[in-house]
Amino acid sequence: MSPTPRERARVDTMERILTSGRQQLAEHGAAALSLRAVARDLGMVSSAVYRYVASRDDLLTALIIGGYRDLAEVAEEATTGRAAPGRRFVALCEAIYSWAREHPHQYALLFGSPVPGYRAPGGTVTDAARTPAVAIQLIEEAWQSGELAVDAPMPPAGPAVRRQAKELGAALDSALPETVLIRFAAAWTQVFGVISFDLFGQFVGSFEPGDHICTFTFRTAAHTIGFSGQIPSAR
Amino acid sequence: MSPTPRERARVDTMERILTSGRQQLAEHGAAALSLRAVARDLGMVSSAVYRYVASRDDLLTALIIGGYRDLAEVAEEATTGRAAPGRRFVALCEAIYSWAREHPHQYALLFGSPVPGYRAPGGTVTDAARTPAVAIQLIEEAWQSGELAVDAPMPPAGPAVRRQAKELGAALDSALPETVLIRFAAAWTQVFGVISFDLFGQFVGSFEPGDHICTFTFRTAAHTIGFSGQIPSAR
DNA sequence: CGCAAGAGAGAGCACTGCTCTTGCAATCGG
DNA sequence: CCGATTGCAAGAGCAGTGCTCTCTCTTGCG
Repeated sequence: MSPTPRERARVDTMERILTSGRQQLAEHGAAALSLRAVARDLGMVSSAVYRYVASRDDLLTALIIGGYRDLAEVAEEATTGRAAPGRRFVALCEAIYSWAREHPHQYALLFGSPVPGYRAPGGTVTDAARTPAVAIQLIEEAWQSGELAVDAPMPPAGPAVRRQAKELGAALDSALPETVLIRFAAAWTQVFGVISFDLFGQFVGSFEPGDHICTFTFRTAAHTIGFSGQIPSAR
Repeated sequence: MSPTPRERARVDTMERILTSGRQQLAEHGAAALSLRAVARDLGMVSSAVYRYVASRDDLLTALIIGGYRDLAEVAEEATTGRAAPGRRFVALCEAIYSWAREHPHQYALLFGSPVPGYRAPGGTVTDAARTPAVAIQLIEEAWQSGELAVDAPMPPAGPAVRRQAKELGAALDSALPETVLIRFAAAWTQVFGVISFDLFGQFVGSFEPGDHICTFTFRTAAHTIGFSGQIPSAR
């Protein structure tokens, strides 16, 4: 049952390919990610890499999945502790933001324009869902302890989006009201919207540097969800 | 003073290059935009295109600027009329959303990950600023007629972001309070955040199709800004 | 031990961006 | 009006890319 040397070598080179690809991505971006460069970096010939990776896009999706895992771990780690859920939600946003600034190319790969034709939907979705799941967990905590402002004023939600929210709640096995899930979706897009704006240079000429408006927007998102009263004041 | 035939031919081929590039972009995306393909499309040899366009990135930035102009025109047209500013703001969001769905690759080029190294800052910024300027115009209208909920509860804004908002207000020659500009920034990122989420496939497995959550989020953004009471109910 | 499967090497095809040189045509100055 | 200058297009070519094919050598299993 112990792995043969060949198998060991295989997973080892596979790992080296992924590591090199990750490095290429971090340094030069997804557009410059080249299988030949990875091969050069590893001291092998380009055709040999195809024994491990079916195509360039294949490597890219592997890196995407790894990125989602990375981010999810950061998110899970950032929300440990006993602070109020609202504070932990803001901490989660800040952690995502920090990760994005430290790994801008990875972030762009995950949340920027899809690179090839479209996102590969395979195992990507489950890994991608981990990070929002952390946020929903916080909301659920706040709701169960009665800390969530469920009746905060909000625009009316149409029947279609209510149904989607209901189905999502069922799929997540969550007892949260649909309105809360809907508000969460709106707030969640806000969090990533402001991070993307900052990283992709949309704040040039206005709110620059963007970290202050990001901090404010994270609190606004928490407010939108209903974490009112627990939001830490800005530094 | 009349343009010589040579000059006419020059601007003509320049236009044809841009048109072909726009088409390439719309059909196959920015990654597949190829100067050689443009040359083939126009029946000329690739080196000849370099008489008109310095590089591939050069053509790309030209298309970016054109995209910003396109979007700005859509935005300006969508906000004509005498409806309440809040309603016109939502109409603006919907118009942006429609444009994005009709031109997903252009939208990705403008608001997705920056393609080459970084966004060319030259004349891009002024064109990019036109669309948010439309929104700010609406806010100003609402404010001047006292329709804006200036005292709506909001998270505290730190001194840094207040200063940025003050400078932005001065640059825009706007009399709006800083808090309103800050709230606008947070709401604006929300609008583009939800559109990007939808177009880039982040709603797969949750709020799919995304148009309903987009509609709701646009209203939430309007609510965040302070257009309360004027927001049209969902269909 | 022998033979099939795995792994790397190399050549090669079609494509890309971009540069350089060459030849032709239009424009302008005298 | 004619020669010189300038602008434009074409072609070849370089370096790089993704990907496929064949060939060779090693590994490991029966």
